[in-house]
Amino acid sequence: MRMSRYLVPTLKEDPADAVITSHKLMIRAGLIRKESAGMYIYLPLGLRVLQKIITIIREEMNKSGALEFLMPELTNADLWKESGRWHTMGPEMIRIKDRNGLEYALAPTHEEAFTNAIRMIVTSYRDLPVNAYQINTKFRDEIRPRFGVMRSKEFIMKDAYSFDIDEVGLERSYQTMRQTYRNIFKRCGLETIPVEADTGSMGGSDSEEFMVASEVGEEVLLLCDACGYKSNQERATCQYELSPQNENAEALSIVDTPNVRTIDELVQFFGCSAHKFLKSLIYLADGNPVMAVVPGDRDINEVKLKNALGAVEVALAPDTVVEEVTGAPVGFAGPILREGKTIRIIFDTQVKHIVNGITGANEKDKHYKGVNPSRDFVIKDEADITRVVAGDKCPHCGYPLKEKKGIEVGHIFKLGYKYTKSMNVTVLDQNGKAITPIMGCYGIGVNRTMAAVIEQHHDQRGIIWPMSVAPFHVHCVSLAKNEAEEAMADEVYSMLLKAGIEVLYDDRKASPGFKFGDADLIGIPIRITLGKAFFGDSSSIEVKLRNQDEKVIIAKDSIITYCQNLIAESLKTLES
RNA sequence: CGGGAUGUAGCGCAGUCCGGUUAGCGCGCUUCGUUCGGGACGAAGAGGCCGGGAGUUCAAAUCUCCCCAUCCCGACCA
Repeated sequence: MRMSRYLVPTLKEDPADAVITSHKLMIRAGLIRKESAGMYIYLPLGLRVLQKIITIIREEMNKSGALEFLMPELTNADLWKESGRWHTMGPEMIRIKDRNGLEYALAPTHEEAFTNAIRMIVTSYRDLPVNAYQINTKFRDEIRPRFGVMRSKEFIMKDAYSFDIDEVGLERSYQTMRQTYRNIFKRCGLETIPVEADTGSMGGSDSEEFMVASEVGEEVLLLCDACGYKSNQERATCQYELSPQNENAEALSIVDTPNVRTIDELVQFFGCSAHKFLKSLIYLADGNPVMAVVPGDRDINEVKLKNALGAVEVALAPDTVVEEVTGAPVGFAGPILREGKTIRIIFDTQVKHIVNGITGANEKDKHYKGVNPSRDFVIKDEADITRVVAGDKCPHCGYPLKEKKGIEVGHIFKLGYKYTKSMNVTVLDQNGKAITPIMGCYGIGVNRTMAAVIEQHHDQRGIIWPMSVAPFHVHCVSLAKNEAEEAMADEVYSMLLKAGIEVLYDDRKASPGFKFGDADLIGIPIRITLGKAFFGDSSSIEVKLRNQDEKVIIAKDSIITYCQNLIAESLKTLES
């Protein structure tokens, strides 16, 4: 492609509204432009990268035996009502009506659509297993679109749904995808950390997320250097035992604690350590008030809490609700309820070990001390609901865990029967008996993968594309000063084209520094320069790799094979 | 949803507090000339309903009110 005929609007300055590197570089290198918040235009150069990633995904998915579909974006409300998600998806799902008042959703995900498709087509156990996928747009009305294409309202996802006759089959499909995902990200030049994960609103059991370590990641990972345990914080567990407390149980008593509310203030006031307190928070779980109680030195993990309660959504209750259910202002809640008050209470599994604890008395400016579980209140509901943080002990080996931030680029998990049951999918087994298939679900954020590659591969000057996803393989910079030299450069460009090499040819009338600057910014892996030496004797062509400083001189007759070898070698490295 | 910040030429910004000729600067863009292996120089140009609306005033980019958009932070306190 001749740059003089292409549109690559590079910028010297960072755009004012970009804060993370990949976002800045994508705009500066002329890959994307913002259309409005959370919506981006892919320019020709950016689209090529997106298509390279899509091709890798498609090749690897096909290799795994998955079948490509294309589903409607406009999905009938009836499908969502059948699964029950029309009501549970919330405002994240964009809903619209047609002229007749029929309701639709712009698909935020396609479980229902694929389940329905398979239900229409598949009738026998002989048709299974099937892993059906598509590479298509998703719409999500995000609370806050952020960081360019990293979190946007409209994005491209590869989503796959496997259907098996039983759990053994599902395990096989799941493992195939585990390997396929590793292959895909490796080929994209991405180093990912697979972690244990929560299954989220899709529902399900086994689950693995593919994370790209990055300071700008929105997920927190907990990693064990000793045994290799890796988990999303949402799901992470740890060895946490309150040390045995050899104390005799004291009598329960009430203490005046004027304006002492937070754990820090309580620690000051009582002069004892934080784990003595029974931190009691009031949540609304799907609208119903629930009290969650954890040791004072721990925070609550709302995802674990939500799962333990079997709720769709949990959020801290507003002050008015707290006052209503506890009978006291915020800051004085505790599991020893006042006469006449009832509320569901869920305890962290460590709470029962607290001896002579302290907790709110459900009365303004009063706390209980000498609190002893079982004696002073009954523990009915119990679950691990605390948040694991750096320094906590690995659940497997006890070694201190460390924290890292990560960008989630892919997620695979076992869905189970949630959709096949609610949507009534059956096939006949060998005995002619109807059985319900079991599902798995596998997603990759394509645009986010592109941004993550840049986060992982750049320097001060710009992007450094891995060969596999680079918009072009070779960037040919011509420094021709007259028509004769232009003709010589054109000839090299034609040679490269004829050899089938993807080449971006900078034939613009601009200064060398300007062209080199653009080449570094755009980040195509191989740069060949046609300069003084070449125009002098026509045999020496300078070759420089974007990820190295050294330059080599190659004779014109061997430039094709030289480039072809470089390309083949680096593609091979990424595939192995 | 709450808090904060910002909207002035394609991009990055100054000017706004303290109202007053024709609204500036850098980059980019157009034309000509010279340069040209690390973002060249000169000359001449084009390009603005100062986010929108309503008000105050002789006079508004500038003051007041309302709206809209964009970006950041928080959705963590018992």
